[in-house]
This record gives sequence, structure tokens and C-alpha cells, in this order.
Amino acid sequence: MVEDASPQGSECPVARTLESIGDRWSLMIIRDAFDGIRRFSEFQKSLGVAKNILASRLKTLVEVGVFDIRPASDGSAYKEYVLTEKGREIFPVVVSIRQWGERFLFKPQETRSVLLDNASGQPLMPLEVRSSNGQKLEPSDCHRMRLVNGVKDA
Amino acid sequence: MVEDASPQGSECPVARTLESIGDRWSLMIIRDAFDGIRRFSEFQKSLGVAKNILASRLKTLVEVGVFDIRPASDGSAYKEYVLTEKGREIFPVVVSIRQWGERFLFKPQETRSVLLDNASGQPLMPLEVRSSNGQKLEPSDCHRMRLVNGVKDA
DNA sequence: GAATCAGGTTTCAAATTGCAACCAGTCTTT
DNA sequence: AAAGACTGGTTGCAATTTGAAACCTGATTC
Repeated sequence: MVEDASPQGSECPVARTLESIGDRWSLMIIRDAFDGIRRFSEFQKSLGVAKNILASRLKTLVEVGVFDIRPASDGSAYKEYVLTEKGREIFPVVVSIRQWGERFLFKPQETRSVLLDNASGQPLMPLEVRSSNGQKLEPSDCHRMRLVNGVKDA
Repeated sequence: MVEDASPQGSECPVARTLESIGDRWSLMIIRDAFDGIRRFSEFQKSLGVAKNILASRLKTLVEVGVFDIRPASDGSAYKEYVLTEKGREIFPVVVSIRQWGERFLFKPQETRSVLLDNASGQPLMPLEVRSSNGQKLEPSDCHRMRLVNGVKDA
């Protein structure tokens, strides 16, 4: 009896990630959450997305473990959607997307929103891919490998 | 006469990025390109995507400037899709997505594909968001600001 | 207690996706 | 040089997903 190799999702972490949070609205919702948005109506107002779509996305994001539902912090009977640890760790993804967009999709003087460090008020350092010993890596400096049971596959 | 504030796309770099490369297939195509895939049929085989969808995505990725079309390097009359500088700079986005997936979407012993540094054969360093002076930043250490003509907006 | 707001669900039309068939140039094989 | 296969698509159609709007229930405010 052989165990099913992939009960859910692909073997590629990129593919599997995109399956759970990889649509436009989910990432925009998460971006808003990083700005402190927690309530359904606030997400809806900020994004302008249809309510049924927002409800559906929030539901799957909760199922996937990116958001928790909690009673609202203002004591009302309503709920709040707050990022879990798993959700907060999406921060580098959103920041790298933001930095790419700032660099390649805006003209220098064009109006944009930027992310600043609270302490210094300065823009963030550009994210760079580095090897385990700190060397900066280009795409061509890396290769993919299949890892089966923690061991390299032929 | 007032200039139109946003002729195309949102003011948020995250939103604008997701508009151009933010669907599942586009990012998967780019991921494959980082693995050296260049030909239409190779993308199609690797991704299992419908040919009309692939054609449509490649077309917009070329229009957006992420890919260039070049004559095939093997001397045949066919074409190749190769990443531009702009396209190669999506690397941190793909790597951050990959690292999040590896960490949160796989059980420890589960078969997966990993990205290794050619030089050392080791996994990459986890991407971290840092301030301009190198301090590691959490989402709550940052704030968004609107930048109009290079100047902070009220 | 009436009106309003939060957080949805339902309905239906429109857009997108995916599959399969087809097609025009290339390239290889004989 | 003709036959067959491969490359890089396009076209048509069915199925799924998306989006706008109306509606609804419980909580809150007036």
C-alpha cells in the first residue's frame, strides 16, 4: 500500500502558496490588514470589492489560518479579522511586491503610497535574496531540487 | 486644467503590481522562467495550463515588459521568452512566496521542491524586512504614507 | 421603538477559464 | 521532395468565477 504522494496541492511551495493566498483580493486584504484594518466594512470600503467576494475570501483566509476571527476590541458584539502569526509572516511577500511596483511601475514624480519605518521615517531597505552565508544571489545562482523525506532526489 | 491623478492603476504599488503580474498563472510562469524555461511548449508542459491561457498571459507579460521575445538560442526559427531586467527583479517576490509556503504549508517530511544556492548547495537565507539601518522590522513597525510629487501628503 | 449599521447571503448577468479541435509555419525523416 | 511530427498559437463552446445589487438578520443608536 503506497501513500498518496500529494493529498492536497503541488510539491512546489510557490504553487501551493498561490493556491491559498494567490489571488488579487486575498493579497490586497492582507495588505490592508498590515495597515491595521480589521473589520469587514473597513476592508470593503478600502478595497471597493463586492461584499460576497470579500466574505468568500475572508472565509477561506480564516480556514487557511491566515486570519483569526475575534470579538471586536471595542466591546461591541461584532467581529474582527486579525492576522495570525502565519498571516503576519506574509509581510516579506507584500513588501517585496510593493518594492517591485515602486521601482518599475511608477514614474519618479508619480503619486504613490509608500511604507516607512516608524522609528526613522525612512523607506525600508530593499529586500535581497541571499545565500546562507550572506552573499547576494541572482536567479542564475540558484537551482531547484526535489526533496523526498528530507533527502535529495535524483 | 488639472492633470488626471491616476491615468492607469492605483496609487498603491501593491495593487498596481498585482494588476500586472498578480494572477496565479503569471507568477507560475515567472517561477518557471527562473528555472531556465524559455519556450512556449516547455511552459505549457511544466504548468499544464491551457494553451490559450498561456498565450494570453505571455502576451501581457511581454507587453508589461517582464519578458522579451527573442529568436531561439538553438538557431531554429522559433521564439524564446526570456526575462528582462524588470522580470528578473521579481526574484525576491517569488522567493518570499516560496519561503512562506515551505514554512507554513508543508509538513516537515513532506516531499517538496526546494531552492538551493549553487555555490554551497545550501538553502537560502530567509528574507527579512529591514529598516534603512538594518534593523529587522515587523508589520507594526511600519506605516503607510501618501507621497505626492515626492512630498509627504497630510 | 424606529431607524440605522454590521456582516453577511441570494440572485442573476457578465467576464474569465479551461478543454478540445483546428491551423499555418517549421523541422525531421525517409 | 513528400509525409509526418512539432511549435506556437487561434477559435468555439461549456463551465466556473466574478461582480453588482437587492435583500436579510441581529446589534446598536437615536
